[in-house]
Amino acid sequence: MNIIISNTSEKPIYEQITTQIKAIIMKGELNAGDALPSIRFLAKELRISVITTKRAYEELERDGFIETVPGKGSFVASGNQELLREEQLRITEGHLIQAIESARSCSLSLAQLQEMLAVLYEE
Amino acid sequence: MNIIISNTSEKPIYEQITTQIKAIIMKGELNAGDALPSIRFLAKELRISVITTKRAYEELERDGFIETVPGKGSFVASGNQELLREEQLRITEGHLIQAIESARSCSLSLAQLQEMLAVLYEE
DNA sequence: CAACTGTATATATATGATATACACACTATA
DNA sequence: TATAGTGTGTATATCATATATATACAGTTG
Repeated sequence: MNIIISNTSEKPIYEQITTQIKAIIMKGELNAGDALPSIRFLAKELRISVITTKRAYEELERDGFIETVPGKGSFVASGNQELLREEQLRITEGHLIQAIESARSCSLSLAQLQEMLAVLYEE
Repeated sequence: MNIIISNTSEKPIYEQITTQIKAIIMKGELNAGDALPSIRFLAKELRISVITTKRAYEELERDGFIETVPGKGSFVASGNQELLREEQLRITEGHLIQAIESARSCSLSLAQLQEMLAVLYEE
């Protein structure tokens, strides 16, 4: 688990954690049944409060991506890679839509947008 | 001035206002020296507090897009269309970068991203 | 003065993050 | 086998910040 917290990010810490854990599960680095780091361990490592890591895990559990047992720990739930991928596709679409709306404000054509996308993708 | 407030939006009201006013200036619907609606008028029209419209105008003034005179009103500053366009380009870039990061998480190729972009652009 | 303009103060609500004290589960060892 | 120790997650009370507000104040103009 190599989670990185950015304090300059506009996104809340707990959301940065859930996003990165979802990505790790999606990549197959963690499989169904695998243990996640304990909320205390993760909190110490990231130098944040236990309550913040707990909140991240709560959201992951609420959405069915992990299961957590008091006194034991938290574990990856089964059969969610497809769900995660679909969610990620929707998120990607959302960003593209925002880019398109923003592009329309300054009269960028589809071709110009495509060009920007290609350039940025290489970096 | 045809400003629309969405209560379901995650963006704060004052930001929705600044964004839309910037778009209006960029499109040339308002030119340097033109008067903006008074914060009171706009507040009544949008059924929100004067303080919220004031905050929006404060930000626009801080960034040099409008000038406001107590007792008189607020007016479009001069020579900002280029600045606004550059800002908008940066914002568009930001959204594209987010889309790319999100796409990488679920292993989408550049071609697949381009395809999504094209489809979404037509809608 | 009247009717318009923007301004300042004090306040309510929601969200993100925290410290600290609590309760449950395993396990080593007396 | 009992139990202390160290691991796990949980609950309460609290703080800081951001968004939005009502209401009272002050300047400008005809």
